Amino acid sequence: MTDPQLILAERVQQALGTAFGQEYASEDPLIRPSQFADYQANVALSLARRLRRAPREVAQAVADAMDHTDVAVEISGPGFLNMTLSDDWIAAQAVIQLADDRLGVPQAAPKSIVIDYSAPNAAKEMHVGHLRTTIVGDTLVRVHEHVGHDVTRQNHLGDWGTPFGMLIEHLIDIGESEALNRLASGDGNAFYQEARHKFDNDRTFEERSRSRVPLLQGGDPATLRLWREFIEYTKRYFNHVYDVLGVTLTDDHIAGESMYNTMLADVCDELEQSSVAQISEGALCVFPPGFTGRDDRPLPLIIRKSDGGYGYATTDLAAIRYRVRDLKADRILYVVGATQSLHFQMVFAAARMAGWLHDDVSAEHVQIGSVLGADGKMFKTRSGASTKLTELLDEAVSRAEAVIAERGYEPAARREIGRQVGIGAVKYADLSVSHDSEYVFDFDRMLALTGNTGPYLQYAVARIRSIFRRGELDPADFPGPITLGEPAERALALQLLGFGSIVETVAESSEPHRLCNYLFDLAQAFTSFFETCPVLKAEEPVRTSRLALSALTLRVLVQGLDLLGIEVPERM
RNA sequence: GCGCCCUUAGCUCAGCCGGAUAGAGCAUCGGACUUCUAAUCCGACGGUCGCAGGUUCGAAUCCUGCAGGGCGCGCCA
Repeated sequence: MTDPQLILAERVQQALGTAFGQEYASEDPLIRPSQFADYQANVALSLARRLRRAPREVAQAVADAMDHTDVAVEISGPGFLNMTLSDDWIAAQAVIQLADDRLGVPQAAPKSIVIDYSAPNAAKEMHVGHLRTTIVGDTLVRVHEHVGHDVTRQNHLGDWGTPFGMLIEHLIDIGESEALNRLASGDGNAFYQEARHKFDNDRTFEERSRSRVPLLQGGDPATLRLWREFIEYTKRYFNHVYDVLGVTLTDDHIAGESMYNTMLADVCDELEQSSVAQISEGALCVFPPGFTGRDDRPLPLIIRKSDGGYGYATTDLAAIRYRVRDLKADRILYVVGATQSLHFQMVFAAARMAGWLHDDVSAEHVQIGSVLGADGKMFKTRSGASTKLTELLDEAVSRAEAVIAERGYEPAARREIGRQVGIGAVKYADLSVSHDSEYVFDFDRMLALTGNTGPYLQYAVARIRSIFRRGELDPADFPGPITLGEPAERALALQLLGFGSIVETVAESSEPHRLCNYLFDLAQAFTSFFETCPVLKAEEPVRTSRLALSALTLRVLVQGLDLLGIEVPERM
């Protein structure tokens, strides 16, 4: 672990113990980045009262007791401890990081982590909102796997329930092969709307649709065959989108609502027998304490409707039980829209009541903010006419291609770069804002190739690679030593050292945007270095040092972008 | 009515385990390519951190109230 913040924390804690007794050695030293030094410790201010001494006096005592090897400490303001690391120390740590396969990312004690994400609905269009849960979820998967956890992806496909009666009848009406072709080509939304229209306007069709539902749920072979076809072909479309996006989901990760169908009755029985659930107004309900609806009445989680059918609450409870009992989950992440907040709170509460979610398992709703239209209002499926996802991705790619059109690349190379940059831009746009903030859908913003964007990071990588290509050198041949002279070199090296703890933080907090911010800062630090510090033309030993620094930056950026699921072109 | 989320520069957003003059990108303006890719860099401009109290040596950050916006709240998923 190369993170200076941790080393300084240890140093300060040690000094606290020496100066004020061991009971203070575990005090949080409150290390923060500083504008007046590399880092500052604020602990003297918070401790002054308890010690009944002036803050500056406390700071002085800590400074005196501290190991000053490689770190200069000075007291400033009301009692800040400003700490500046020696260039030699930073350089040495960078060399250690460069020699580390993991680039300073700690290996965690492996946990079993289930991540539920993407979950498109087979009965509706896959829109930009699904894009976001898919991209954020996939990044969390990559980060947890990299940190060393055992990750199980669960694509909770919306592949079951009432709408399928209607959809199957429509499929029968227009002919199987015609219908299936349309579904596979991503025309599911129009298909759904046609079915819906008939359902609303054609009495006979409505009746047929309604009577089709029990056939499906009861396992009628002919109905099930059509349903399977329906799912099979929409899966092809989903897989196509995943493939274009470079998302790691495959058919192996599909665990849709239909999978839990056989468990629902048992889930209800268990809850009823343990008195967790009760009959209310004919429906079987769980009333988790602390949830009230209108009129202060207890809010029910309906797990069996009065007509005997099951809703998605039942499915989600079955899924929790399955994930804990069979998948042995220590932690379950639900990368799902923020609008489901209350639902998940209640489902988790019910699962705790049932004892399925016991104290050793955490279930977390990673709330994904709604995608808004240009008018600032939520996108509604019904409003239709929204751009098809594949067309949006195509546009991203062609815009990226247009930018490099005059750089003289071969057509094939240009297409490949355009693909990597265009898709990377879309993914980065989704990842770089906090996952729970609402998202105003904006083509221009999404596809912008300047500023805090994917292309900016990719460009930094391309420029590093260009150095090695021009020099006909292999980055792997430059393990150091590193010496730091210019401020830009020092700033770059210091930034590099923080990689491991950022990755760790993202895993703990489920916040990929922190990694984006870190990488953007790193890319900026490199670009400043690139502008002011010639590498190939530098005299030895500076040349070797700068090549090593470039090699390390290259690896951290590529690794970081890989964790975000973003590919990096050789040239741009 | 209840619950959750949000309100930071003209725009889009970070910062929110309390700490020194609140940051970035875009936009605007001014500079920098005979030198490793200018998709770049350097600088300037720009903010009552929704409002009002409270806790604290110190609040964008924690607590309470209010205003404005969004979402959800018994048989769709």
